[in-house]
Amino acid sequence: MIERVYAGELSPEMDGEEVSIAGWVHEKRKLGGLLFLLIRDRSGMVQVTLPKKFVPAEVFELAKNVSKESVVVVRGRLQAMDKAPGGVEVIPSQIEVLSSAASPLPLDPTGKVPANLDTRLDHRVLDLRRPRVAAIFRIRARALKAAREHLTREGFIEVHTPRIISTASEGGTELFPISYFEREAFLAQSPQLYKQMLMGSGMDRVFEIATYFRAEEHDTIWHLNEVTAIDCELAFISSYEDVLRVIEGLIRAMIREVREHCAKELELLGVELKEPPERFPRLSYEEVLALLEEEANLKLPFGEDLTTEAEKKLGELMRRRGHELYFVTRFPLEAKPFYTMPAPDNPELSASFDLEFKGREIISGSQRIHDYDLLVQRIKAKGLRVESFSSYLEAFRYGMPPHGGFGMGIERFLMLLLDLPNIREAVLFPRDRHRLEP
RNA sequence: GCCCUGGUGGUGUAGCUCGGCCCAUCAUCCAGGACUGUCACUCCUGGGACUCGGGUUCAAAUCCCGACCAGGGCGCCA
Repeated sequence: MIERVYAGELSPEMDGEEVSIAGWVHEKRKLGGLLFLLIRDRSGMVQVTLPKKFVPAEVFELAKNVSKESVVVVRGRLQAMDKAPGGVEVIPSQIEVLSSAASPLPLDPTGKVPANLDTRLDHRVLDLRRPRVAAIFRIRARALKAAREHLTREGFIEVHTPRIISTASEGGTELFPISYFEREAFLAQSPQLYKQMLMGSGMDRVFEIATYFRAEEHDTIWHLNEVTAIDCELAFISSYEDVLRVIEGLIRAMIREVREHCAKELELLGVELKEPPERFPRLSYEEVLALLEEEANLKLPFGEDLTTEAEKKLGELMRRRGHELYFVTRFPLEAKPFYTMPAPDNPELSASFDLEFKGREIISGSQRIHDYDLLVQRIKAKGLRVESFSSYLEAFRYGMPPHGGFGMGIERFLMLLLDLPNIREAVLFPRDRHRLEP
């Protein structure tokens, strides 16, 4: 490894020490006999100061001519200096250019000139050099680490199910066809059916951090064609209420971790995170319809899923009551996929739920049907072909415990958590209707 | 799938309503020069653009048509 310290590790107490720093030339300011370079690495920035009279002539020339965003290693003496940003500066004895950046840059990493999201995504590597952008992905990593640790502590086993599948897992959403040797196959739209099959295996509790592929031609700030989700499934539940408790614990663990370990990143993004309550409110679908009619003058027909307008209005009503996170439960059975358990007290309704965050759906889940005959009946009722589900159905013939679970969109969670204006901000290299590169 | 909006230097923009005063504005950027405490350094000189094709007109960045590209809303959903 090239020996170096991070900019963030330098402090005025190290005055006089010889140091090496490595990073990108963020900015360059020439004042005749005095030259400043700002060097950026993943920890932050440090100023390199070159007084013409006190540094070697060839070092001064090199620094004067190095292009912005070139990668350099700077060796020199660290000096405490009030006038320098961060209170320290490096007086170099040697500068090595490891990689010279071409010019002009397609994007300005200092952010002085704004760029459209589309331009930024076209040049995502340069975009990610902006500390504000990088902060999103540090938070993402931290939130996922917390999710893994929390679920593992709660007895969940992390699994990986196939991304290549032979047929539709749920019907509904469009699938991407791929060529699988002499056959046609598809990219998985969700791990749903495999998670359930594992409930028959005796694993009891599983989770997967899974990629979903959806071939829908949606074109919004809220949809992607490749998304990542935290998928959980747990067996021997008494009702979907057991699943809701897992979700509350998970969300709380993720937010707590980010609050505790990402203060700097949150500050860069200008976000203040509130500690979520231990229990999130539960509103049934029927209560939501009544509430919207009474308080938002919005009448929805029974039987359909909530419209985007209804969701947003509900979010506004709940915000005024002090709630950002809440469950909507007991959706009409017909609006839900075939594997959804009917409500025990009303065959029109289902044992299902969504978690809403600031007026948007980030989690969808339910208790699942574990009875073979009922499952077959529901597949037929949805107009699907029972034969396509034979390997899935087999898991229900030889002992399947009651179970339920959910899927949580990570990008959606991050978008709402950090108030990002577009879901693409929460993915390194997003895939949408038009974008396949980079 | 349906609907709406937009495309001007590398980047972000002004100009378009009401065609001519536009061999196109400003900032950043790039090149050269002056400057020893900058921190969006400052100042001087120079460089760089009307998405493409067709039409209307004496005259098109500006009006019309088409294509391509992009942004957004709805539906669907994570």
